Amino acid sequence: MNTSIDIDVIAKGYQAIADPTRLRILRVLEAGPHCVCQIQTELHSIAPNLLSHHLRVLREAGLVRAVRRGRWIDYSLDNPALEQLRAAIPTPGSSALLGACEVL
Amino acid sequence: MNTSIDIDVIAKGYQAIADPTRLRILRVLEAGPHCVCQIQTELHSIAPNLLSHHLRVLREAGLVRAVRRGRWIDYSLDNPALEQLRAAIPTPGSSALLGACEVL
DNA sequence: CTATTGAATCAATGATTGTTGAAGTATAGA
DNA sequence: TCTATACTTCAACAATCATTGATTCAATAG
Repeated sequence: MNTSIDIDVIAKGYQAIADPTRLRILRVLEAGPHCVCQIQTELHSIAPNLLSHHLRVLREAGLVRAVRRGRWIDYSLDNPALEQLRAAIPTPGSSALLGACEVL
Repeated sequence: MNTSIDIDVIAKGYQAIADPTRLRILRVLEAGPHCVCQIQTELHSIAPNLLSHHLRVLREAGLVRAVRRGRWIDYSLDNPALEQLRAAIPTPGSSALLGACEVL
């Protein structure tokens, strides 16, 4: 269930959201799809190429989707991927190894 | 509520769990407190100093707590901190700016 | 006190990553 | 076609990070 491959993918996901700029991008997208220029406006003067870089990181981690609409490209959240990240954050008692450990 | 300082702290938290080794450590701790040598056994031959380094990262991010017990040091999860990270993962509709945006 | 065990720290390395500036692609309008 | 707009990609730099080996610290046992 919790394979090693799983862990690598999940870690990549956390790495993608482990950046203030990218977190701000995601929070903008919480309100719905936005094109890049709208995101840029919300982020208050970030360089277009830098924004594009961060969007690519989020895209390659599968956390956002991009759809071209004329001259613009709309970005939106990928809920299943984000939900998976939320579910993968460790919680006491959620282990699959319960009963096999002697702590003390 | 969602200040810039907030975002930096949250980002640090995600950065701490954005590593396969540290995710494995946290999953070991899901079953309850473990001393470093127990964690080392579970992680299958990780260098002690490297393990110590990763534990420090988790400790400084506030995700785990360390308590000395004789010669051993027990590590355990810090639930509130992890819960905060879980709650901070973006979800559509959770924005505080609803109603102010025109998308499309 | 000395030796041993459990764990942290220090210094140095190679690899990633965030950021920047310049150049490149794609769509739309004149 | 020519120009402007909306984004992306490329190349290069500085900063950060994971890993390693050696040293150091803390607590117990003899």
